[in-house]
Amino acid sequence: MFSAATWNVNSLRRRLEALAWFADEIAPDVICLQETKVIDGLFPAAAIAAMGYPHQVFTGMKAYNGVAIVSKVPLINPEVKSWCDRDDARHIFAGVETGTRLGCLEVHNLYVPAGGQIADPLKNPKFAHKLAFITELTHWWAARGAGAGRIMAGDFNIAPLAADVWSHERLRRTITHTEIEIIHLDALQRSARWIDAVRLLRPETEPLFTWWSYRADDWEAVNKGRRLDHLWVSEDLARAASEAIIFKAARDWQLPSDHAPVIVSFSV
DNA sequence: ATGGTCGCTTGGCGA
Repeated sequence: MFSAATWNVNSLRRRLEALAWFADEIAPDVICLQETKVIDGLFPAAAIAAMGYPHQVFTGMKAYNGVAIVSKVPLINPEVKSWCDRDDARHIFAGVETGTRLGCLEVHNLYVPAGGQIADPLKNPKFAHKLAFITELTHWWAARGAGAGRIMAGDFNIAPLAADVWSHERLRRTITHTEIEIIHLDALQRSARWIDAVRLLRPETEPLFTWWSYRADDWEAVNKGRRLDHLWVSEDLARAASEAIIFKAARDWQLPSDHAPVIVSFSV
């Protein structure tokens, strides 16, 4: 088995203990982390190496955003991408030497802008930025074309399917579930023939959430969640994908992130 | 329509 995970930790330093628990309980081979909220000079490299993840690539900034890939197996040729002319630490990718028949994978880790509150790009620059970010990324992937051995994971901040939100009717005008966002995400998915590994392995009608607001009194009982975190794969990896887990238990740990990790396993 | 809670940083923004 080879496994890959994505987790928006909402501050890596605040979530170090939780990451250690995750490393103990699930131990994915490679983990994509978003919202690390730490500058590179303060990245907790030694602590994460001690969890079994000595291979690390990251790009961070003060207080906001930040993405990292940490791995049990070697990472090569890391690159940081900037979209919409902003160096805001939302996209990093690297080669992952799996040491299996899967070979060296290209793993992309994304933190798509959340987009603010008002679902109108003319009135809300944050929403315009979100759509432009996805459009630029789509053009880049279309130019690169479809390929093998690829993973694109992260907090995409869009829940595309009706079963990706607690109420399709109540949220269809709410950012993360608007039609225009879903159209943008669909275009991104088509740009390089990405396959949503989680929905490949689960029925499209099964409610699946990866995020629950901090503001709910009892997040699990109320269960007003959304599936914002995704792990997409190229067709060859889709054929090898064997299991998808949303690790809800992490949402109940002490000092939880508001996002749960998503893990996909591949037969090797 | 509003507020509810976090994290970073110490006032207020972003989510």
